[in-house]
Amino acid sequence: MGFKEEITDHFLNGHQKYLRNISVDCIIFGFHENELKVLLLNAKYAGQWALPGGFIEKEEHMDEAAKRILKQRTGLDDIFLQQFHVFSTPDRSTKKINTQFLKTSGVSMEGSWMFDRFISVGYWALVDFTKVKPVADVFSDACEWFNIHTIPELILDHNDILQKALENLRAQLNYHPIGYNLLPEKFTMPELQKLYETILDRTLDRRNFQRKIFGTGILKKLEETKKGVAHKAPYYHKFDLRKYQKALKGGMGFEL
Amino acid sequence: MGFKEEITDHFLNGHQKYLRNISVDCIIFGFHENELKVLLLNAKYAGQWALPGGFIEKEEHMDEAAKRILKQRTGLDDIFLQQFHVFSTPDRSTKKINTQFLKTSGVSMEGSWMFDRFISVGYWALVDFTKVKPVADVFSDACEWFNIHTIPELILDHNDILQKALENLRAQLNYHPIGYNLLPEKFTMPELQKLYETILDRTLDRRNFQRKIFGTGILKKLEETKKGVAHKAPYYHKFDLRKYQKALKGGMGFEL
DNA sequence: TTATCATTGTGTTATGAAGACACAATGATA
DNA sequence: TATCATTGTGTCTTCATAACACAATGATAA
Repeated sequence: MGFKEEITDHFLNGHQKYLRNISVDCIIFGFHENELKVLLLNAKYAGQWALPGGFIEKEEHMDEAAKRILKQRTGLDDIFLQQFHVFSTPDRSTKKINTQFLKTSGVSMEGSWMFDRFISVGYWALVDFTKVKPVADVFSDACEWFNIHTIPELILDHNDILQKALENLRAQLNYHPIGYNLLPEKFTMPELQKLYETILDRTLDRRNFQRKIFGTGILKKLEETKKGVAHKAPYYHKFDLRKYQKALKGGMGFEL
Repeated sequence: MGFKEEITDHFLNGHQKYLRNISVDCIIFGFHENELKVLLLNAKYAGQWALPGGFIEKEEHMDEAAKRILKQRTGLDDIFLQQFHVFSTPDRSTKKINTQFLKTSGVSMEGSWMFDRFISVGYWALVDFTKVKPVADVFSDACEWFNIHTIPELILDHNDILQKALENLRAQLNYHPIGYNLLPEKFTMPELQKLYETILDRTLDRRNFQRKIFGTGILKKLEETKKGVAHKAPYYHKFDLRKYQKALKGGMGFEL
């Protein structure tokens, strides 16, 4: 099936495969070079960036739909994800930009389920940046990481969704294994601290941070030090997942 | 329009008025006689109790839909409500019980949008028990308060939804004006403490509780004492909403 | 009229967590 | 070999929380 046929089929018959009026949007967080990043798609139809998203199959759990979408964009299974909010303003419709997209694709069409209003469920996901291979979808030209502080204007209400996702991530910081999912297996203490500082958007005292983290017992210090760095080489650490999970049960107490 | 016609119209044409595949369920919390209570409907179609719920109109914000549903059940405007989770297991369909309901109502029908799978968005609401006049809907015989500790078996996954609502209410306790919305304008300190104890499901020290609450400055002590009680009469208090809102910004710090 | 008693109202102390802060150790680079 | 940015660690102070006891109140019972 060629591109044009694929598009046409999706617009004409997609509603037989997917639930109507409801979609999923994903905020995929990664951490790289001491910066919090988000994976965005460049939407052909709008010439604008957008959050990766998709629809829920008729017999599919919504969480599974989110997982499927994430797998398609990142190549990863077993992604940590969290439903966080539903976005439902009545004007959430891509009719205008979809019509434009179809026109430029040389497809003409009267009505389509894709022109309807969509209520969207937001999920945020935490991934190991180094393991992701970004893949664009059929509606997009590009799939790239953006620093959380330099996000361009996105389609529809996607900037709002992203903002809300970030707020929710902050609020959930003490109750989910954020570090475990965002960092590679081995990492240094300064890296972990920088992760917390970036998400909380404030600085933390190095000594108090270390004392608190070690106090929870969630870290194992390795003998190995980081190589190829100027100045004193920091030790690598890894998570003791068992103790991490346990500590999270009661909340870990990093205040906003 | 008679009952039978109303039902038939809803099943045949409701999808022209409402979004498909998506519904709203509400957990309406009230506090009375030192007990946390929830408003439930007795579903004619199942002979079982259920959460009040409804659908979203084509051009309606989902929050508005929830407000409309709440107004219909309680008679109240300006209800404090909070979206908390989306429930999306693929087997969320009332086809079976709806078919049974139609049969006993003497209506026969082949297909209907109401037989489809529904993804449901959960909202919890806080109301002043004394102001609510429970009203059943067209599918129900009764609308009554239940003590949170003696909830019967509900239809579908409504027990799970209720459980999750309660968990979320607990987690949000320090960030929303729970007391302000659940208690009448004037209330005593022991009543407020009991509210917190009920929601948190644990006892609190009377002296520490009072010190902490007064420390936030959210209460104004009135000169009036409660009448007609045995033993020492407690003073009434009311909230200083301005300071309450302010205090909530940073969280109020009642730990679970 | 007086005593009883459950309940409200309040103050002190002890404990532990969090915040502020300084200096020695390391190891690549100059 | 000296420099220097960065890592690694300990102490003191401050504040919030938890534990705890006794006096005041006022309806009820004797």
